[in-house]
Amino acid sequence: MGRKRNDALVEATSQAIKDTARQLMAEEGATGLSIRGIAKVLEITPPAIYHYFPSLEALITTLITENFNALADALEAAQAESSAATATGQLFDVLLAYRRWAVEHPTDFNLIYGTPIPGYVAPGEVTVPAVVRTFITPVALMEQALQTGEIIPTAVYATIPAAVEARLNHLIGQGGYPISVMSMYLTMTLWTQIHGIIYLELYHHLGPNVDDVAAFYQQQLRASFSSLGLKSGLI
Amino acid sequence: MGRKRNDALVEATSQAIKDTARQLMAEEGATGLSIRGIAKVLEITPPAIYHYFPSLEALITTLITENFNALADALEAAQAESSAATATGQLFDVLLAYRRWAVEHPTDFNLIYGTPIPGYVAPGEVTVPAVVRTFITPVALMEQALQTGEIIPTAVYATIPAAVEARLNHLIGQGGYPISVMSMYLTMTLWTQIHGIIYLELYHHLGPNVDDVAAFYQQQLRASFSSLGLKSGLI
DNA sequence: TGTACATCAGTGAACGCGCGTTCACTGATGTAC
DNA sequence: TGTACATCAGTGAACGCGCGTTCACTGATGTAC
Repeated sequence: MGRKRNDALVEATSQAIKDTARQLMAEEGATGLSIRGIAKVLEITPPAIYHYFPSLEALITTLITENFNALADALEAAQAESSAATATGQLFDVLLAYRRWAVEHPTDFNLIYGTPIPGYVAPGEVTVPAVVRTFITPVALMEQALQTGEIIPTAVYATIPAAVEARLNHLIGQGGYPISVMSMYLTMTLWTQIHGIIYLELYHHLGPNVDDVAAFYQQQLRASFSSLGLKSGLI
Repeated sequence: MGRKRNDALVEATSQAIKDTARQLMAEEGATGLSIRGIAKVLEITPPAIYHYFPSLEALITTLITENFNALADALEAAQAESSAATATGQLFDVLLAYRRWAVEHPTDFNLIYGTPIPGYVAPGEVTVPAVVRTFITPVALMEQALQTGEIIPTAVYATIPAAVEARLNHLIGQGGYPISVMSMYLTMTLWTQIHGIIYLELYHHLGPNVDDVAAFYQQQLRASFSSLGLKSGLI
């Protein structure tokens, strides 16, 4: 008895709300996002949005989760499409894709890695699994590179600071993946180094100094690999 | 005729406004800053603030300039106080101070290097000279390290991407300092690498993974120096 | 020492604006009989 | 095929809030004579 929910329509409107939210964040920054702003663009009254999301916070959480997953998808796709024969070659392509995704989706990257939105706290149980996904691809490739001997850790990286090693071991235990501490540690190293360039580029501090950021990034990445202990001539 | 301006009082109130602004930004994020918020804390009416700053934008610009200068001061102090005998040793201490300043003044760092505030555009003629100051100390030390042969660029860094080199040469020409492209390039490399760690730490993405960020930072810094071409045993 | 008065720091009210969220509601829709 | 009606998507008004900025103003201050 009575009307059924039109799931397709609900899905479509829900998507329209998220799309508009992303568009507004691109124009005005993460803080520029508002229920009323979205409503105005969609030519709908603000309360209507509460049929799709219980609050502004819930909408933001959804966007964050989707962004982490989109980044993880991009990394997986990069590995799948990589023409490299070696694990390090594939890892190189994956990390190029990491920056590319950030540059092509600056607002989305900013939402997940940028200045926290005041008053908003991400619920860990929802977002953490999505974050983990973005790590799996590079860590697995690093593990492979260590096993095949493509990378043999240099002296500077051979010993991991005690507190750091303990923490990484704890994380590995939680994840349940058969990953060595060393591959976790080396991936974390690459991860921090690429974020330096990506953050500075996105916030307009690097481009003016370096002009061709893509070229700079590639060279820095090569240097990072080599400094970790990559056998020469592999990339 | 008439009353004279009480400069000391104006200066004191002006300082109180800036202090309160920083405090509010620390509590609510850069977007949480407001004229009315400051007025409330100082138990003053909002219009009173317009006696000291012509607009909210002007206040922000002042804070940004002061932050860059504070960072530059911290770096100069670190060099002055460094007990290291070599240029690379001093540079190491300066870069430790860089992170320390960021960690001790997260809000101030965020204001100058974080997500741009929507709608606010920094006037270059005021802020650029302050930014340049933060570069001078490390670049000069790198130049020295190259001249003394403490650092001899490794193969990966020996050739600078064409577009990057052109841009750096342009910057050197503008600055008027007798600096080689290579020292500019290597400093830029260190600069991006330390920012990766600093950004991630400040936005709470690194601590949970690495626990002892200070130790991680030190080791990464050593590795970076070594990868640039530091003669062994110098740090 | 006394007094007029220009100037200063700051007030109080108002402007028009946007915000998240609540509430009682309406009209279209599509199902069940 | 026709009709009653439960449910759905969405409306319109209102709540209390905070914002930057403007304006005409006041009362204290300290200088000049």
